[in-house]
Amino acid sequence: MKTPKPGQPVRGSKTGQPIMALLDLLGRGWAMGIIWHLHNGPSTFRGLQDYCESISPNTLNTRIKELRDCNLIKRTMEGYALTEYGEELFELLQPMGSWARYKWTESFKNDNSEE
Amino acid sequence: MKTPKPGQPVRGSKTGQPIMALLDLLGRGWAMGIIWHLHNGPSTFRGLQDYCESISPNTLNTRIKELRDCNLIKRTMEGYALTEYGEELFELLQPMGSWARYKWTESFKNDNSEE
DNA sequence: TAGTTTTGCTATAAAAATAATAGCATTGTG
DNA sequence: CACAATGCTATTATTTTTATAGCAAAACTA
Repeated sequence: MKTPKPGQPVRGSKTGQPIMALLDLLGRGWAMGIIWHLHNGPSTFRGLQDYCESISPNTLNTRIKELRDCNLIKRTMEGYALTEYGEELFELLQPMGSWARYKWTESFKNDNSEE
Repeated sequence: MKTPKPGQPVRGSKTGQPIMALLDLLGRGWAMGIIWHLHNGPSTFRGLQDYCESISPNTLNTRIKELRDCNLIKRTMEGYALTEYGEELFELLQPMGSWARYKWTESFKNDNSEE
């Protein structure tokens, strides 16, 4: 799949509106998970693989390439790590953590369709 | 694919950590795009289809089911619309719009690998 | 009230993405 | 030098997603 970048056609926007490029990028399997994990510090390829539990090396590799091409992660001597842009994006993602935990979860209470 | 809910096994977390369930849910094609679009007001099935440009009705339909099961969107007489939880989530997503536009896009300047 | 649209969606088949698994070349270590 | 860890590639099987057609029900319209 083509790496979505602002200004170029992406899913949801033929003109490549930046937000649409970003949503396209982050809307791919594991992309946000990788960013989330890397905030805890650099991680090796295999470290990421373990973290993601069921990701295949192919997918991890393409995801890494995309995120690198989009300036969100980079290689360091300690493994893959967030770039300054990646850190900024994480800051925007972070609030979703407590929202999910404290608010969203509540919405499932007295919800019988547990399956 | 099974709808990811907090407390149940999801991609990235066997115990169903809420944030992981959320990232799993939002990390599926078009999920965030649908939420983003619905913030402009209710939209019909076909309206969403047009907005997403290249989504197939099958995918749109499963995505809608998932988002409804997760209490983020609902059906109204004017079409599909965000729930109060959906609105809350949108508020968290919104800052990504300007970040993408004003900061992320900058990171691509003097980047010759335009392809 | 008999057409015509619009809407929400299903069916089917093809294409694309992802997973599962094995394994290899390189680097570092004892 | 043996040995383990790392960053992948290759291959095949599964799962998702697209693409396209089309239908039944509801909502106009003449």
